[in-house]
Amino acid sequence: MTDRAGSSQPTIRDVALRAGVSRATAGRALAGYGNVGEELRLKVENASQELGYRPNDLARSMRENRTRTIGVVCGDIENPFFARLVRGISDGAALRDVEVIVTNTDEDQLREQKKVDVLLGKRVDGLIVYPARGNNIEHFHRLKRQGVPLVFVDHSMRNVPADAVMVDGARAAEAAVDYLIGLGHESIAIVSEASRATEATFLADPEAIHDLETATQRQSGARLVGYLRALQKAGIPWRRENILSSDGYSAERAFSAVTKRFQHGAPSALFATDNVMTIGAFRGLKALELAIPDDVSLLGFDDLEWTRLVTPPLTVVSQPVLELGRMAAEVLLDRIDGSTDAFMNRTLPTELIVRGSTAGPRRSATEVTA
Amino acid sequence: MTDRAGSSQPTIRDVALRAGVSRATAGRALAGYGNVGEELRLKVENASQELGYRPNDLARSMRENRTRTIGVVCGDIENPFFARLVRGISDGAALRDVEVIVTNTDEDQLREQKKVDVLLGKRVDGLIVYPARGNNIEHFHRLKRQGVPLVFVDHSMRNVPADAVMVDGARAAEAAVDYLIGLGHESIAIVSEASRATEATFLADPEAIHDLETATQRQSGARLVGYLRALQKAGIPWRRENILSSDGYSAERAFSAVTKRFQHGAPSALFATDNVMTIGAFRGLKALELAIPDDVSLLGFDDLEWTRLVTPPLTVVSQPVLELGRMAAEVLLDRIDGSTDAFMNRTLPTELIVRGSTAGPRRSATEVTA
DNA sequence: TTGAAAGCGCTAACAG
DNA sequence: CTGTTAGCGCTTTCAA
Repeated sequence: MTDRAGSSQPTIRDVALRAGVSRATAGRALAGYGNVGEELRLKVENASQELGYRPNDLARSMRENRTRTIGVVCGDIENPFFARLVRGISDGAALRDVEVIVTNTDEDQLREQKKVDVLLGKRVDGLIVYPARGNNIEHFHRLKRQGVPLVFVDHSMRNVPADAVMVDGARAAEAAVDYLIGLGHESIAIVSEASRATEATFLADPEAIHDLETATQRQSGARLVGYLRALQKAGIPWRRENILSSDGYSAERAFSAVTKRFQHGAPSALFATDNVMTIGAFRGLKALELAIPDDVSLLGFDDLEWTRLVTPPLTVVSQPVLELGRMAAEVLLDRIDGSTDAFMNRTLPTELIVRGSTAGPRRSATEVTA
Repeated sequence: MTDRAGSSQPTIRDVALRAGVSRATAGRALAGYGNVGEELRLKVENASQELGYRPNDLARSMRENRTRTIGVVCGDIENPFFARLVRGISDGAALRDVEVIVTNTDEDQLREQKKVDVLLGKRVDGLIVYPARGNNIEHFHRLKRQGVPLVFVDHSMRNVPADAVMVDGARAAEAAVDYLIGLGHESIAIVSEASRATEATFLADPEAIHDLETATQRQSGARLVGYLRALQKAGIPWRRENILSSDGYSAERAFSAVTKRFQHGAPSALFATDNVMTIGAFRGLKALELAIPDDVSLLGFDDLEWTRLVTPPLTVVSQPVLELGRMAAEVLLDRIDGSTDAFMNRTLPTELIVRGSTAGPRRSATEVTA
């Protein structure tokens, strides 16, 4: 036995030795490039089998300057939105024999920068990033400078030229609120994660809706814009107290915002702008012992299974999350393979799924401001 | 400018050139090994900054024979159980500066083998595997032979010496069913993913509960055993029609199994053995328009948020899933760092969380077998 | 303290 | 068709 120490994995050298050929021949036989005589090829294959040889992708990657691995920087894999997104990305990558390294930022931009760095060190072939809130884009520019393809998902980043795959949040929200208005609602509250900053911008100059829209690429902002647009179209004045900001991203915060709101009168409908906000809003209404949709309608976001399990089942905006992930992977891999098309925002359609949590307002919107 | 072509990422050579030192010195200065004069060190650091240099981990990995990356082979990251598990693993790995490659098997052993191979090719430092159903363990043995640490999670694999981190499913199920029996239930159905094979083994020799327990390491099997144990203790004979097998892993299948069961009389309580089965069971009861817990009690598995959102909120067995993941990572990283302790099954405690979906049977279990 | 050179495992260019 | 050799970027002897 001329095999090496045992604990380590066999290399092509070991295979070559055992087959009695040169490393080059062994390589050719196994990786299938160049020509090898049938006899030797067989010998090599046997040796490889016997040793349980697997080519070392590190070495290969180093030569070929590609790792067949992409990095995903998401908020929190535990959030069903990201879980599904990552599944989509995984599937898209698997189709092209590419693996996926997943990292979480918990929506913190500092962590995001670090993760991007780490993945760069690992020489991933490209990155799919759900960008955290923040203004720092230096790390993205570094990526571009070094020629590492980058695809944003769910929303894009101002001033970073890159592809993006997302949903038209403004349009989705607008359609949702249109629907509520069509039902007869006039006092509609939005529960969103929009930051204080976005909110402030808007409150300072409410007429500048369109500007606001371009100012923020975030879904929370876009969805707020859609909400406002729908109201505006219908000639319903927006009201400050109907813009509920969770001010921090958690169902708990959304819950607080909702229950607090109802201490000062009651909107007849609630529109929640993502799955976490929807949980908070739903729990809020339950805690207040309000009947859905009799006392208040609830329109949620993301067609997760639980929204069909609760009573009543929720009317929601459904996003094609798996598809979002798959497409992000596809776009990224095309870039990696050298596509030079102009950068593009790909927008996937959402769908309003009407179930039991929305109905016309029962009382004629008697809002009492205590 | 002596920098290289631009599109590629800078190497230590580029840094060295720009700083006017040798590659070795640049390396020493940056990675902090060996000694470098203060002056040169500064020069090198500047050059590195200017170029946006990141050491190439592939090269480093090749030298050091470790990648600081582990592989996770899970069923389906979209399943909240796995999403949370992977989050736990990620957190555990992050604590020790290790990244995670995630792959899905969809519970298919062929895919599992392939994924293990791929990860081996990438030279991950170790693997955390949620083993798919099946008897093939060759790929695991190959891992062991090549000295790649392996930790099983959620259940272990017979005949594969390796660490495992899991929950005592039999005990958890036993406690759950104990509780139902304590409430006065006598006709308790279990909704599980236990395979036809397990079921057959058991049905062929129902007395061999203990053998069955050791025969299968799967949670579904273990939970079935716990269920049977509880019945036995209480002197309640098990009944074939109360063992509902989803025969395929999906909420849809569980749903069918449940609704079919109620065509031939009605058990007074249902025990579902994981989160997917719980969804199917819950939907089944709703479709049958049975009142929970008045007509039938439901005891689910996994304390996911939705179980608190539905009406009534579900009594569940809660598993420390995040902790499971964290510990799996820890155990694996200890192995990677050379721990030579005997292999061990670590068992984390579950907790029965009583909420509104369980109560004593209303009618005195008048089961009518049509 | 610094530099030169070898080597991790692979592939590719070049000889034979 | 097969073998020799060089080199991917890094770390680590070994000399100077």
